[in-house]
Order: sequence, then C-alpha cells, then structure tokens
Amino acid sequence: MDIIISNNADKPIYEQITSQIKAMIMSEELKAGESLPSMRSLAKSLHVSVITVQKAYEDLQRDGFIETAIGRGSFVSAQNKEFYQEEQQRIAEEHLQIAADIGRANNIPLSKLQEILTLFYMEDE
Amino acid sequence: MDIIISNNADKPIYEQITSQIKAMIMSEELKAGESLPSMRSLAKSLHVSVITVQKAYEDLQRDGFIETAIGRGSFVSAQNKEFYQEEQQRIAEEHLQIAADIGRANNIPLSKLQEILTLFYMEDE
Amino acid sequence: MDIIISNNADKPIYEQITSQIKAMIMSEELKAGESLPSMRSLAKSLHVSVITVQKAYEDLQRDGFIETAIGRGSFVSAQNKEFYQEEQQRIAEEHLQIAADIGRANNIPLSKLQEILTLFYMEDE
Amino acid sequence: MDIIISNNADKPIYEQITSQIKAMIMSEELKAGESLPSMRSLAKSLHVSVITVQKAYEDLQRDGFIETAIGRGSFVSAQNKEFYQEEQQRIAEEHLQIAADIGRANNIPLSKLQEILTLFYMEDE
DNA sequence: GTGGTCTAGACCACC
DNA sequence: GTGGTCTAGACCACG
Repeated sequence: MDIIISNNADKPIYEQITSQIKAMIMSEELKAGESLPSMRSLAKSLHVSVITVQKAYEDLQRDGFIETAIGRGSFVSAQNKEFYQEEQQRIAEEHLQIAADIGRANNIPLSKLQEILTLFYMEDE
Repeated sequence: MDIIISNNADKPIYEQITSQIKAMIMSEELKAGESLPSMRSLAKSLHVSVITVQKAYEDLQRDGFIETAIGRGSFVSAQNKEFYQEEQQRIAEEHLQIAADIGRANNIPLSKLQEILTLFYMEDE
Repeated sequence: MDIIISNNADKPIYEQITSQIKAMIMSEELKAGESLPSMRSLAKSLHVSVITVQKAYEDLQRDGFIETAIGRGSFVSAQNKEFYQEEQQRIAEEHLQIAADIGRANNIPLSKLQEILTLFYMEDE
Repeated sequence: MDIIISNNADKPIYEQITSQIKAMIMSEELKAGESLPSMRSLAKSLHVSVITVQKAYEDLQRDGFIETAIGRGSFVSAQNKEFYQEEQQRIAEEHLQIAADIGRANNIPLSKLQEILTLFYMEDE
C-alpha cells in the first residue's frame, strides 16, 4: 500500500489517505473485490493512529468506494466510476472558475491563462 | 464600507474582509491616504467580533496595504500594485495547476478545460 | 444443507446460519433426531470459519433447537414449537411497534400503514 | 437540550443523540437558524466524551440538518423536510415488510397483525 | 485476527 | 469561547 503522508500538508491526514486510495481504485491499481489492508496494519505502517485510518475508511465506505465487514476486513466495491468522474470534473471547473475570476480582475489576458493551463497539463507531473 | 460577509462560506470571516478591502484598494475605490473605518465601527456594522476585524487589519498591515497608527486609526498605504498582482497571478496559477492535474488524471481533454476556462473568463458579473 | 450466506447482509454470519437452520427445523425439512452436518464440513461448504459455525450451533443448542454430543455430532431436538412461534410473534410485534412509532411521528395515517402491511402480507415473495 | 442517553441501548450513543436532535428539528422544537449547544457543553451535560458528540454533529451536518462553523458553533439548517419524511416512511415500510414475512411464515393471521399495529399506533406515550 | 464504539486527553484555527 | 484534527489507549462483537 503505497500511501504518502505529509504532516505539513494543509490537508488532514485522513483526507490524504482517502484521496490516494480513491485514486488507486479509479486507476484500477486496486480492483473491485480486492481487500484493503486492515485498519491496524495500515495505521502501523503509516505511523498514524488507528482512528485516523478508521475515519478515512469510514469516508470511503460512505462514498461507496469500499465495503467493510466487522471481523472480515475492508474490500473495494464494484465501482460506479461515472459518479466519481463527474465529481472530479465539477471540482476542476470550480478551480477554473476561480482562476478565470482572478485573471479577469487583474487584467491577466485569457491567452496567458490558457498558456499556463496548457503548460501544466503537458507536464509529466 | 460595502463588505459582504457570508457565514456559510468556506473562507474564514477575517479573510473575507481582507480580500474585499484589498480589492477596493486595487480598484482605487479606496485611495492611498484615505482612512478606513475604525475596527469597532466596522465590527459593529458587519455584526462581527472586534477580534475578527483586528485580525483582518493586522493581515492587511503585514501585507503593506494599510498602515495603522495607535489612536489615529488605519490608512491606505501608498501601494505598489505589482506585488499584489504577482500574488494574484500566483494564486490563479495554483488553481490552474489543480484543474490541470484533475483533468489529466480523469482523461478530461485539454481542449475541454480550455473551453470551460474561456467560458468563465467571458462571463459578465 | 442449503444455507445461503451473504457477506453484505447487515446480519452477522452466525445469525444467518442459525435463522436458516431454525426455519428448516420448524418447517420439518429437518426432523427431530436427524443429525446435522459436522461443524467442520458445514464450515467448509459455506466457506466460513469453523468458529462461526461453532457459535451458530452453540446458539441453537442454547435455544433448545439442537443437541450436541461430543464426538458424536449434533442432532435436532424434539422441539416444542410453541416457544419458537411465540418468539417469532414477539419479534414481529417489535417491528410493528417501530413502524407504528415512525408512522405516528411523521403523520403517516394508520390506514396507509395497514394498506402497506396487507400488501406485503399478500405478496408471494 | 432534553436528550436522554441510555448506555444499555443497542444503539450507539452518537446515534441516540442524532436521532433525538433530528426529531426535535422535525417537530420544530428546534427551529431553523437556532443555535445548538456547543459540543463541549453538550458533552458535559450528557456525561459523554466530546468526540461522541462531535460524531453526532458531524452526521447531522452531513445529512443537512445542521450547519457548523469553526469558532461560531452549530446551527439548525433551513430544512428540506420532505426528504427526511420519505426516508422515515421507507424505514417504516421495511419494518412492516419484516413483520409481514414473519407473520406469514408462522401462520399469524393478517387480522392479528393489523390489530397489533392499530394498538401500537393508538398508544399514547 | 477484524472493524465499531468510546474515553480522556491534546493542539490548532477561528471568533 | 467555538469546532477540526489527532493521539493513545480501551472494550465490544464478529470471524
């Protein structure tokens, strides 16, 4: 389970966990039906409290990414990918909206914004 | 002082105040040398705690937008606009970066992002 | 032994086992004196832990549905059906109580509840 | 805040809190815009951990019953009552379904179920 | 072993 | 003062 935790990030730890697991599920690095590490083992390997992992798993379950069963562990759900991707697109649009607003308010030409966006999109990460 | 406070916003109240005052200064609705309302009167008119306004004024002073003199009130500084605009551009870039990352991770084509960005940029409001 | 286990059910596995065996006994699909499958073989065929079957058998024995003899296996008891049916009626009453409470609290008319109940009762399943 | 906590109930404490607050909101004992007790004060008065109350408030917020703001407290939302009542009716139907199934399986006549249901519905309390 | 609930503390950002 | 996050424990039901 390759999850990277940063204590300095602005995001809470449990959210760092959920977003990375969501990404693994969407990229099918984790496939439907596969089991996730137990809360305790993941907490240990991330050097994090069990409760923090529990909160992450709880959120993932509520959002339909995983299913958990007492005594048996947690498993990747058969996933409804469309919902997740629509949500992601909505989030991307929000950020574009903010960037556009700032740009307009500060006389940054649209062409410059487009250029920057293209640059970031092309980056190999 | 036309400042609008939203209790449901995700931004803290003091930040809603600073960003709106910054915008007024940049648009020269508030000109260099003009005095700002006293903390107490602004707090009263916004139905907000004095401490909250104090934090907002503190931040504005730290960023060089205003100067505060004990017993005399707060005044708009002679402003170097470049700094502000560079900061704004940096913020816009951050949002474009996030949008680009999400788009790439979810197979949203660059052209679609460009299209959405243009749409938002052209919007009135 | 036709027992169906669902991992997604809200009921624990051992309870799924007990309730289905109870039903078989009450319907005389399993008759008094007949032997039940051994814990190990049932666990194997259900793809379930032996401990889970053990707990199910324990509960059945406690409730007087079966008798377990060390080294010889488990057998259906001569059953007094009244007790079971009274228990079942008590459970049914609990559910009716909850439905009535919710209905009253939310202004669902009694006639509507009656109608729904009748509908479900008439269903061929 | 008249909330009754039972440590022997089968429901977890945080759920006892949420369900009672939901009921108060739906009955307009708590009206939209009113503030709820702070997590700490409620925890103290219920002799319960702060975290337990926090979990309750978190769930209420996620279900749209209340809004919470850091530093300001928690408030009753303008409520979409229809959704809640539909949900409650769905729950009532589930219980009627179970009662009907048990009744049919144990030869309890429909008329008897109807009678019990009516009795419970008429009860004061 | 697993997850679910709860406690008693702590530190942080915000008002 | 408020809520948000996190820790290090504990006990329970389930497998």
